[in-house]
Amino acid sequence: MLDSKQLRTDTEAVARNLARRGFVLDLEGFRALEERRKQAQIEADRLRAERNANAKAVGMAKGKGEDASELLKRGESLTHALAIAEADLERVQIEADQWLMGLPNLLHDSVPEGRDESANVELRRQGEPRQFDFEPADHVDVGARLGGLDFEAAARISGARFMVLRGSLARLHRALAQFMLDLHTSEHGYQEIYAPYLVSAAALTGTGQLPKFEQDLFKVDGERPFYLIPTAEVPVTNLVREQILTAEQLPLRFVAHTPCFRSEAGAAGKDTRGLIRQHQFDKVELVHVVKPADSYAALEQLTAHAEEVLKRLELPYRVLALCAGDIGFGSAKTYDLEVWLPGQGKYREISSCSNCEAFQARRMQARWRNPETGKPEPVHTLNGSGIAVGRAMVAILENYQNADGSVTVPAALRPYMGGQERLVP
RNA sequence: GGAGAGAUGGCCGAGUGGUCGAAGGCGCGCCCCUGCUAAGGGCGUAAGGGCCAAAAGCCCUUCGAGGGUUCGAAUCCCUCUCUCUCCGCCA
Repeated sequence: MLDSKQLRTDTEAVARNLARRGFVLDLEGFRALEERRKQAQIEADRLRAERNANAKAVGMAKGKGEDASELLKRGESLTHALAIAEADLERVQIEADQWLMGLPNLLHDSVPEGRDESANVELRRQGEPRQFDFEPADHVDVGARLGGLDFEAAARISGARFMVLRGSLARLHRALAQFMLDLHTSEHGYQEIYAPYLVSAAALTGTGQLPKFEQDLFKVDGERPFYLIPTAEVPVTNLVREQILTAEQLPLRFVAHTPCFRSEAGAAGKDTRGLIRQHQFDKVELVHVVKPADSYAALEQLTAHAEEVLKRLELPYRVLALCAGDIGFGSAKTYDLEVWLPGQGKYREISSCSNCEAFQARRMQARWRNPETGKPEPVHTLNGSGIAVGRAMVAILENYQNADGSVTVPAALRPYMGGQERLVP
C-alpha cells in the first residue's frame, strides 16, 4: 500500500513512478474519488460530533431534572441523518481502499528501465559453467536414472505439477534444506521460524498477495476460508503485523523452511517438464524487518546471504537487477539469482530478493517507534529465497552429473548425507 | 467434541446506560527537592483517521471482532473469534 498522504500531496510524481512499471494511474478518477471521500467523511464527522454533543446535553438536563424532550427529538433526527451519512462514507471508503490496495509499490530510483525480463540488468557472475566431456542430461533424466524422481507416481496421486522423491533424492532434498537453515542461523544471524502453512486472507492482504492475486493461490474452503501459503514470506513477514517495535529490536532476521503452494494459473504449458514449476515445492525463506534508513543495505546483505548458499554448493550463478516492468507488485527493488542449468543450457531463477520498503508494513500496520520523532512509523520489510530447495536440487543433479549416471554430492552437503560422496543408480 | 471462566491503554487492574479515552497502580519521560545507587513531590505519557501547505489547534473513531437496542453503549442483547481451566479424544 502506498502512503495515502504522499498520493494526495504528490500525485504527479507517484503517477510518473508507477508509469515506469507500465501502470497507468487514473489521476482524474483518483481526484474525484478522493474529493467524494473527503466530503463524506467531513459530513459524517460533523453529524457525529453534533449527535455526541446533543446526547451529552440530554444527560446533563436529566441530571438537573429538566425537561429533555426537545433534545431527545433532535437526537432522533441526528441519529437518522448520521446513519445515512455513515453508509455513504462506508461505500466511498471501501471503494477508495480497494483502489489503494490495487496499486503496486513505487520503484526505487536505481531500478533499471524496461518493459519485461529482457531488460533486466546482469550485475555479476559467479563460477564458471562446467565443461562436460559428454552430453549433459537434464535433471529429469538424471533423476530417473537414479530411480528417485517419480513424476508418474505423483501424477497418479495428485496430477500434473507434483513430484515424488525416493531414497537418496529425498534425502538430498532434506539435506539441502538443513544445510541452508544451518548456514543462515549459525553464520548469518537469522532466527529460525516454524509458522503456519494455512493462513488467513488478512495475512495475505498484509504481504500483498490479496486482493489482486487470488487466482495464484490455493484456497481451502470451510467455515472460515484459509489459503495455503505461496511462500513463507507470508506467515513470517506477518510476525510483525500490528506491532510497534522498539528501535533496539531492529533489525529482525528470520529464516523459515516451508513448503509453498502455487496454483500456477496462467502458466499452462510453461515448464511442464521436470520440477522447475510445481504446485508444491520447498523453499528456505529469508525475511528482514529493518529501520527504513537501513533497508537498502539490508537488501545487499540479504542477497549476499542467498548467494552464499550457491557459493558453498559451488553452483555457477548470476545476479540480475530486475527492470521496472518485471518487478513484483509489492517490491521497490528486486535482485534475482539465476543458477546455471547445463541440461537447459541457460540460467534459471533460483532466488528473488526484494525490498518492499514500507509497502507491506503499511498493509500490516507493522511499525517501529522512531526515537527521533517519538512516533510510530512503518518499518521496512525485505524477503528473499535463501534458496528454493527444489530448484537447488535440479541444479545439483544437472551440474554434478557424471557420465556413468551417478551424481557427485557437493562437499558442503556431505555432512548432511552421512558422508556419502556420490549418488549412484 | 462437552462444561465453565475470561478478553479494557506498554503492563496490572477498576469501571453494569450519560460530562469515560476510561479511576488507581506499575513502568517510562521531564522537572523539583535531597550532596551523594534511598525516599518524597509536580507534570506528562495509546493508536488510527480527518480539517490544515505544515505546525498549533480542533474534530472523529477505537475498551477482542461484527451486528442490534437507545437521544446516548466499555457497560444491555445477539453472533463470531481468541485465551484459560476441567473432562473426552488425539500426533
